[in-house]
Amino acid sequence: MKYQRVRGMQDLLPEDQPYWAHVEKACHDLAGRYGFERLEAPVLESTDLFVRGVGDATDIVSKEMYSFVDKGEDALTLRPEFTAGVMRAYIENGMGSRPQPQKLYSFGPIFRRERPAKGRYRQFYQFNAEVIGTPDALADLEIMQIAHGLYSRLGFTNLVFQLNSTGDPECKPRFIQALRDYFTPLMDRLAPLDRERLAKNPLRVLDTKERETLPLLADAPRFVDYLNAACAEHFAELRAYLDDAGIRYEINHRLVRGLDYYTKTVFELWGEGLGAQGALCGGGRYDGLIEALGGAPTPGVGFATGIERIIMSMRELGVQPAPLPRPDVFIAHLGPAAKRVAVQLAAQLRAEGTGVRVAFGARSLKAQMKDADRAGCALALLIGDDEVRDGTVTARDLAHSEQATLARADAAGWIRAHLP
RNA sequence: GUGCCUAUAGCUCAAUAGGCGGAGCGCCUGACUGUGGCUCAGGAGGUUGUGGGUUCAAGCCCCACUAGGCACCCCA
Repeated sequence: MKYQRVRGMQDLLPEDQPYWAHVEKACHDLAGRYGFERLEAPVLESTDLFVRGVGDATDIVSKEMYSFVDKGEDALTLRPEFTAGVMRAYIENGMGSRPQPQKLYSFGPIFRRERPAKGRYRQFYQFNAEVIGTPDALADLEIMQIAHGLYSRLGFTNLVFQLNSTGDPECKPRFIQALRDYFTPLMDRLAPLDRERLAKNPLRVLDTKERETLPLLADAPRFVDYLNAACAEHFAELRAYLDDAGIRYEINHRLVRGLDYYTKTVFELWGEGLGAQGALCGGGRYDGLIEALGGAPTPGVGFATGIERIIMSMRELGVQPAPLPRPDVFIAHLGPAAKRVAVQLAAQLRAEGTGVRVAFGARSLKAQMKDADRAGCALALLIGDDEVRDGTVTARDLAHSEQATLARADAAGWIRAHLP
């Protein structure tokens, strides 16, 4: 085959669309219900925005970005996540002067140049929601609520968030130091990979999968014990809200997230049928991000969920989306004169709002009826020499195998009466 | 980016020990000259992912590349 999909990209075929339409609609509906407004930033941003916003030590920035230099001038990158671009838009459009907080959501493609696997694509879609401009733990709750609401609406049960707090610039360094102090004497019992992590990014040792390291984690310092008063209070407040809302969560002391900008709240939720890529959604608070990007000090909290992973999980769990609307009426014709009448009748019915499919070519009536059936049309109109001569149409109800010949002007009324 | 596995018709898969590539579904046509679903019959559709190599002979063995899957890394 000469041309094939670019690695890690996928075609969304007609049979996939009911799932997409269903999930997308749920996202828009829910966002609206919570008072989120849509903001769509461009797919392309300056490379530097992500380097600063996401962090140059992160995997996303250090090895997963689609970056290029445009005509030898601008260093550009296909967005590897939503938040940095949304924050840029918030700052650039002066949205800090609008009523705070701003509740914004986005839906669109994200690009990461990773090795593809089940549930992992190089172009994938995310639904993203952010509450910008308030430190209130209620904002954290709403972000988790909208995620929870989305999944339960889509048919997921047994939803349990993994929750942790990663402190702020004041207490986070103290915790990292405590981790170093704990693991350094145990260095020779750590897996080689974790020795590297301890040096480069000690938090990462916490979510290791290395067998040798796992037993050492039991007595490792826990972030919750190192939170300062403000962070501890925020965390307690959020937990109280979650309890009141009946949203289930587990405190996961090993949950640390990959992006540099997280402060205080971090959470994830896991799905079924995703292979090793279990995360259905992830999010957290990022109180220092906007300032780091050149805006006024502004707190924020948000989450993102992967649409492909939702759909994969839905399929795994046997959740069926509603079928997409299809044309109700099929028009079959026999002979050139009849075909011209059919085209006119189709135009007229479509103008009135009826979905109509007209047979192409000049095939046998049998073949045309077969097409009508396979297209899922409930009703068929037949026009042949007799109907052209008499100004009539033969109308057939495919589901009930009943038909009648009527004046062409009565076709619309007959259709209305026979639609399922 | 690393390791392992895989690649045959549009789809799901067969092909004994290297020896003329098949089936089911789907598609087209007919049985039924103006009537769908069910049934029956016939037909189209392949450079066996791509490029090399070994051999009298390669879908099958060897190498590279491409793509997918699984596990890492990490994440949605």
